[in-house]
Amino acid sequence: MEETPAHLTAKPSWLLTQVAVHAHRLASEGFGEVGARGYHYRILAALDEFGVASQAELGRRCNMDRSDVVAAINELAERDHVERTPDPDDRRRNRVTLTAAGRRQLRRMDRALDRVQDDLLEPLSAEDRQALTRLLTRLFTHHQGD
Amino acid sequence: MEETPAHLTAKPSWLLTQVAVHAHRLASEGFGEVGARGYHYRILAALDEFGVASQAELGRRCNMDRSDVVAAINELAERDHVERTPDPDDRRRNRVTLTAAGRRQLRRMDRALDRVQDDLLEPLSAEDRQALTRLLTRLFTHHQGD
DNA sequence: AGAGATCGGTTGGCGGCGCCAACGATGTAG
DNA sequence: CTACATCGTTGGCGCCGCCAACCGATCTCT
Repeated sequence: MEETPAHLTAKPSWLLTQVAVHAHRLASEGFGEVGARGYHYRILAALDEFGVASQAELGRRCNMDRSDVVAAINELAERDHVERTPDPDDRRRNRVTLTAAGRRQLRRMDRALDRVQDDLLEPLSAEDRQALTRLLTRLFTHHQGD
Repeated sequence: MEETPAHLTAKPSWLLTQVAVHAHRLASEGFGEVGARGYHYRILAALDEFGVASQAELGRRCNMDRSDVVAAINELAERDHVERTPDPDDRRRNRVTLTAAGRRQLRRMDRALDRVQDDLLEPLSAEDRQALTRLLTRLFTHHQGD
């Protein structure tokens, strides 16, 4: 394997994005096995955790654009993982509900994702994994809301 | 700002990809200011560091698909940042050369990228930055060549 | 020397993700 | 009542990663 330029490997942003690419590849494989993708997981997780929500709210929680929420919910509704009904209290909104099948799918995706963590972090000790998570969390929360 | 599901924030792969998204956004802004994108930087950096190379070699070094190398080099050649000439020793290959203008462009992108690191890692102390880089490097090298 | 595998460049296409502009319907504040 | 904001939806764009196919050149094996 040819060497990677030090110009690149010296930049944290490069390391970050490259490792993220790998994480994304692993996650996509796991999700693909159950016929889903990342956007579906985010929405199912948000619904499971906070209950019924409007699409706009889901977008804000999951860091997704409104238009992408529409597409994802179309796909989830097609598979009966989610139900979309008009909100009687505010006729602009849709009420999005998690179904039993959706909850089962979420469980499946969660298990797949747990395997991904193990694969991804394999070379790190438990303390190192914790340290990494701590550092990333600091960066994540700091840059929330840009 | 609505809360993000703990399902997500608990997974290192999620934190990683989200922070990477932010890093990517910052880098894109910086690159955009000089009319370039990530693929251009990778190739210029590889040429600067290892000298003349074939497109296939650049692809291997920079973790890029051969077809994407073609497109990036088309764009770089258009801007005279790179020169593409047939290799007399192996008529399948192209010899890709960094021009003076290309080297200047690389300098500009390097400066932009340095500012990105500062912005991205702002909440971390010098030791924390070092620790993060060390951990990411371990993950990066471990997953090299999948 | 010749047949077959491999390599390099090119074209064309696809999917995931992030994002933006615009529209119409609805809601809210003045 | 008017102005403004919000919500869902449609349609489009860019970046990045990747794949299949093709053709010419090169290498390998016999």
